[in-house]
Amino acid sequence: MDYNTAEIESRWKKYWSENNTYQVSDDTSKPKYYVLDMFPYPSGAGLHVGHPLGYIATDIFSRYKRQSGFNVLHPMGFDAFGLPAETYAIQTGVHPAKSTNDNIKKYIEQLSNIGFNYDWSRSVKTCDPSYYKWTQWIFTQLFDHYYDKDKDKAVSINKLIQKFEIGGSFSVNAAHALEEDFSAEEWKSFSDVEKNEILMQFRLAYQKIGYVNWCEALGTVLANDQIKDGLSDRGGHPVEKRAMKQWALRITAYAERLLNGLDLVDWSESLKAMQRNWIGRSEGAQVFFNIENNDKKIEVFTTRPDTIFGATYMVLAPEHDWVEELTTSDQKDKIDTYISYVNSRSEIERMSEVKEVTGEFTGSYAINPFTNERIPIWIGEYVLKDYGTGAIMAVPSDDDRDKAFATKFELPIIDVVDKTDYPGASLKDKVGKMINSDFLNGMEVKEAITAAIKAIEEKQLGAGKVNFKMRDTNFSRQRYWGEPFPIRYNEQGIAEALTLDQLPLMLPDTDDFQPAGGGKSPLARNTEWINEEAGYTRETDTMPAVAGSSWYFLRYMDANNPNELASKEKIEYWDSVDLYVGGTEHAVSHLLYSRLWHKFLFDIGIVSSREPFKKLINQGMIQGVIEFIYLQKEKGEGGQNIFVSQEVAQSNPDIEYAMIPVHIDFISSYGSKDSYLDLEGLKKFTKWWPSYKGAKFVSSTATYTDGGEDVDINMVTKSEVGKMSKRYYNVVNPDDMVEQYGADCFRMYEMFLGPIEQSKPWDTNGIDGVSKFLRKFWNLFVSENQLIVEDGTPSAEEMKVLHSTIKKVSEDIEKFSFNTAVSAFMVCVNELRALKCHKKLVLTPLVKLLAPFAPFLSEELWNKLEGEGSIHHQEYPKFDESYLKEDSIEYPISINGKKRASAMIPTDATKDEAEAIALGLETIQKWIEGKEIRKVIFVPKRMINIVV
RNA sequence: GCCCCUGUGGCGGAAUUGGUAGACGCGCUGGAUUCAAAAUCCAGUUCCUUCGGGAGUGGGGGUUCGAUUCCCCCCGGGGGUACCA
Repeated sequence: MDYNTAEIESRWKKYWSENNTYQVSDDTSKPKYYVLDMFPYPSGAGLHVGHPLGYIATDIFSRYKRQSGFNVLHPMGFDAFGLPAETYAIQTGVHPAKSTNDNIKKYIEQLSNIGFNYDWSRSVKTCDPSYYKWTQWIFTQLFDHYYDKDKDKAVSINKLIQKFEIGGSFSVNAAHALEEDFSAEEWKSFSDVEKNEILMQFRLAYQKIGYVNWCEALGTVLANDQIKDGLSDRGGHPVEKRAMKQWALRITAYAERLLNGLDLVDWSESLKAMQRNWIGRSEGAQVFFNIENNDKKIEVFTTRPDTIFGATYMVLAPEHDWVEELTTSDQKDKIDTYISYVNSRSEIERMSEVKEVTGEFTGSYAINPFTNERIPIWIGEYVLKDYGTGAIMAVPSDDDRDKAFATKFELPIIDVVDKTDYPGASLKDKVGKMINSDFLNGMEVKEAITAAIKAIEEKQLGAGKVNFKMRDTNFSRQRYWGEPFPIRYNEQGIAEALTLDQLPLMLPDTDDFQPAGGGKSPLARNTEWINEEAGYTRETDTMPAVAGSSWYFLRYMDANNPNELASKEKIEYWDSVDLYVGGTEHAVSHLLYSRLWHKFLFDIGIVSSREPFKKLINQGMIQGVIEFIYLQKEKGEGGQNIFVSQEVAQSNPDIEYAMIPVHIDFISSYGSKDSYLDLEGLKKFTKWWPSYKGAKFVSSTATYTDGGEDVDINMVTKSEVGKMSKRYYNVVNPDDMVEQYGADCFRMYEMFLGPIEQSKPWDTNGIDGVSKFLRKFWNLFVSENQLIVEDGTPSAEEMKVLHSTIKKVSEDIEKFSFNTAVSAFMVCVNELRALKCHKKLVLTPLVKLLAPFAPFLSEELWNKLEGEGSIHHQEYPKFDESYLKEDSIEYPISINGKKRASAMIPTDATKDEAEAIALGLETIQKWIEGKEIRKVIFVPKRMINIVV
């Protein structure tokens, strides 16, 4: 009866699965609790030790909640559509469905090895037709709804058509992109194609021609967050802007609700800040400027309407629609030259040369509506086409960029804000007194903003307006491995949504995953599929991965329902996610889209909660240490590769080196600052990477040539903390850890590493401590193959140890402080060992207490104690305050805040009694000798401080 | 630049509403056991010290009887975001 992890784990894994120990019922008599992990993308590399960090935390928490009497839903599934599987298919010919399913199998096995309590009967995978049927259905609903601003919710598009028939577009207050209004009569006169185009400007899922980030190498459109520094995040390929017809979701219609909803949820401030930042609400005014000799009016958005008297020129984005019209004949050449210059510049250049000011004068003038001065209209790169209206009123006295522009092109500058009362304030700070501004003069900026908006509205020049930074991001991907859009086009090219009985629209099978060219997905070549029904063609783009992950948490509630995305009753019961744990990498896209879909499903009556995730914890990343060796760029004689150790490289700063990542298995003292490759490591390295055969290795003390004579050499490597990734050969696999130490140890060690939110590099330095703890725990029950648990009444001291542990552990779980909970278990075991306590009445509650942390060990011990059923259905112990009471407490006694002595003082002592004991102490007497006691502070159960 | 987080022994990290700084673990030192090693057990481990004590939670200042905790300024590390009008 030794503590044999492998044997115990395989036994109970089998038992749990055969007895459906973790199957969740929809037992509505119990209070529900929904604990969710962000489901993983099943990548070919498998799980690494970083993934389980959050999963272990939710596993502990869900087990704790179940034992505490809740009906707990804790499911797991797979975000199974996505680019990596398709890239892999192009490279190897293996169908994404096959590689994805293989990977999922591997993931499930790895997850089960760690002992997670998922109910696999509720699992989902986004690439399963029975799942994406509902992803497609939600999309059709988005397509069939528009956003009614009066009702502040999504409303059926049929209602919109009725309104158009009665009052044209004038009768509608909706989120839209319509350019010109129309009457009821005009509506009736429009052709079907025209009507459809207008409705597209209102639908929540709609098509638009937009500039997209096209990546030729990947053959697809990328989202903004898939691009880093102008290159694709994956692969680092160049990305260009290209005009394409794309599906988009009108997320901007929900901007205000997405922003306000953040006040309802218990998320970290930093995460909320990220979403607020992304939504980017700013208050200001929309103002129309008349153009000289033209009927058009330029619309601008400004957050500083107070500075309008200082607006001495205007700037349009170079891509603004009116640039051509506003350019006068004598400026045409210059404008054309400038525009072609702008077009020639890559995204990277534009971003890296932000400081440089460029622009050109169109030749036209606008009129400042407050000063009635003619002001020149320029175009300039610093004004962006897709923010605001793509045009600005420039106030060079109060904006850094306008100022730089005006200075360079010698445009007039009028000071309108006097900041002499605010010495440290920068130009953009909204403080100061208005000057040179007529009726605003003398007002403080904040006051002036309100007054200016009022004046703008009275003069009918515009209105106060709220602007959002957030854009409607596009929803089309030119890929195979995604959900097909449930859309078909009729002979006139009008898009129609498929009806529920036509869903799911299956992704056709193929063995050719190459993009079709011309920005089309591989589906575009499948003519049979495209033209499935006479007179109709199918949409060939597919949805982005974010589609399937936007609502998966609802499907878990009723995962196998063929008739609905989930039944009404089950959605009512499970309501929304009580606890959601996942990484920050999804802070914006996934969490924002999920919230959007949820709010939309709320509007159409599918869900009844306003926010999908009540509490959210961002687990930190477990990073890897990347070990590099320096390769001299210049090769030696005969093309010999020369590697040098860290100190040699650092003492030769003139020589250029390439950093070659080394597999961490070859490294000695891995993870420490002075990790190195010894002779054996070097031999493994050259064997593993044959192109470095015969290489020379130089350290500060020795030189070794591969294949030559053995030398005593230590090559110090460069260690960097970074991502754990296949590419850096630094992936640590949880399977190895589980095999070596056992799943319980692995779980508790990951929790013991530190706070769950914190990122930290993986190291196994402390794992022995946890392993020792588990063995000590086991030895409280078992010794020399005998169960040594005794009957008998525990002493007061033993009960105190038990109950203080129950208290500490429960409180720590409630506040997600798992590292301190593990530490409390260690303290407890140390104390019980010191007391030589083996009493059943102490140990039985302790097994239940440990069960969420170490499910295998505790199940085994529960079985040995002849407990009934599974430990994981036993009630969690509750602490009893009466065992924690003490007659007297050791008080620290300080003189002037500095601790000088301590004394046992009865718990119920009054201030005077305590003071008398403290002052009577010999050590204290010595300190206060010859000094006057000014004051004595007594904090019950805490401390005594004597002020002299 | 702006926003958010963060800074405590050799290391990972503890410290309720401000109340004994360094819990717990690793590592290290000494000892026991052993032919020896591993494992295990016991003791010690913030730094300085003339052994009285002194200093100490990134640095400087402040509030307080008392500050890792609250306030102000500065420095370092991490993340997000950006010609956003």
